[in-house]
Amino acid sequence: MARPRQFDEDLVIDQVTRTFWERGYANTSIADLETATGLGRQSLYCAFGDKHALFLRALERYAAFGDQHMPPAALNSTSPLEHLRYMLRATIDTATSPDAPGACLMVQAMTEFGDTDVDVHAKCQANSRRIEAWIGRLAAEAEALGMLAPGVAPATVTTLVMTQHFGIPILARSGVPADQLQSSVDLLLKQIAS
Amino acid sequence: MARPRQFDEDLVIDQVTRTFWERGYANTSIADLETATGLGRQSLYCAFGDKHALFLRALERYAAFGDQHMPPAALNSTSPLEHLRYMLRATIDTATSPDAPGACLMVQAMTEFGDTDVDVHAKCQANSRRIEAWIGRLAAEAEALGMLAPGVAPATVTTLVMTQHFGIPILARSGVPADQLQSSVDLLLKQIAS
DNA sequence: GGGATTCTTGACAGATCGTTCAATAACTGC
DNA sequence: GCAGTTATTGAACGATCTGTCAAGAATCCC
Repeated sequence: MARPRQFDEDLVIDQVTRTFWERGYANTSIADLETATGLGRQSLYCAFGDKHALFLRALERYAAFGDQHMPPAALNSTSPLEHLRYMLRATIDTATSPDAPGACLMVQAMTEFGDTDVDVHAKCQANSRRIEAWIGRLAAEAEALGMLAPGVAPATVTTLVMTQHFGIPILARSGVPADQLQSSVDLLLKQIAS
Repeated sequence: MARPRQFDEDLVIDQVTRTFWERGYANTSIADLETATGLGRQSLYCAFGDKHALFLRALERYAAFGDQHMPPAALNSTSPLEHLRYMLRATIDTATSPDAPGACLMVQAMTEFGDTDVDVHAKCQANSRRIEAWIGRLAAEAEALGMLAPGVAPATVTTLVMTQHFGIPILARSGVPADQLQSSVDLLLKQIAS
């Protein structure tokens, strides 16, 4: 054994994530990460690897943060549609929070990298698929419980809710107030319910 | 008078716009713009100014490109809701086109710059407000014609359609196929109509 | 055709960025 | 307390980027 680290890895990754979230990948320099974390260059490189690896860690951290708003849905508990409302409310809250760093780190990563970077692309795809699966399960439950209006397919509901989830941060960023976003979510859920 | 330009300004701006659209602002170097346009550095600087000014021109060009899918809506012509369907179809087509450079240049600019750059911010805001006004007018017309379901407010419809417009390119980028997006748009319009 | 003006070409300066190297400091296990 | 190992610090290197400078080429007006 030898000299132990003088910092908390998780805390540092939080700060790194927030910095990337604020400024994007290309606009974040190592110097920015130094000031954000209070660490020296070499400490970052030794502990996490290069900038690219650090960004992948940030994506993982961000995905985990989002997952906490998507608790495992259980039949016989809350209504599936209320689960969706809860998640979209969390999306609105995060997006319109006054100290929200930016839009959505995943959206930012997707627009900044596209599919040029295979690692980033895989992480973003995995995130989308996980959200899609979570929403899809709730939509299927809602149908099974007879809570969807006639002619409303669960798969289509899934796509609609996903569009809300990914579109809301953009609208918030362009100045649409939180209550207006909430009203639209409420209307959508009301119109697809039986 | 003196030596005239040996290139078409509009064509060059098109190529510049596409390059920024593909790679984002920070990831596009002047060298990339040189190869994309076939022009030399100095020609670009002399004709358009610096990189920042070039990006603003690209945003203007992109906004004009989007506007052509939002023809002035006239009462007594096509149904307002069909106008909205047409616009969202254009959004889907652009987003899922195999040679689509990326998501949406405006979304990219919003996520990359946030509100740090006042010029870019203003252009993105103006774009959002213009789209919002266009959709809002159609929603109001739809209500005036009694085409909205009871309890469906035009302002809320506007927000919903905007979320679709800005969210669809993200979903397309994350692999959701065009027909699935189209189904969700059709469902949404069906559920808000009377 | 000559002169003035502008476009174009190539090269370069100033700055910044990501990454690495060498040296110092700090801690553990014996 | 000592040796070994690891974190930390500071400086430096190579590459890249934006913006500019000076020289050459091409065109229009008279």
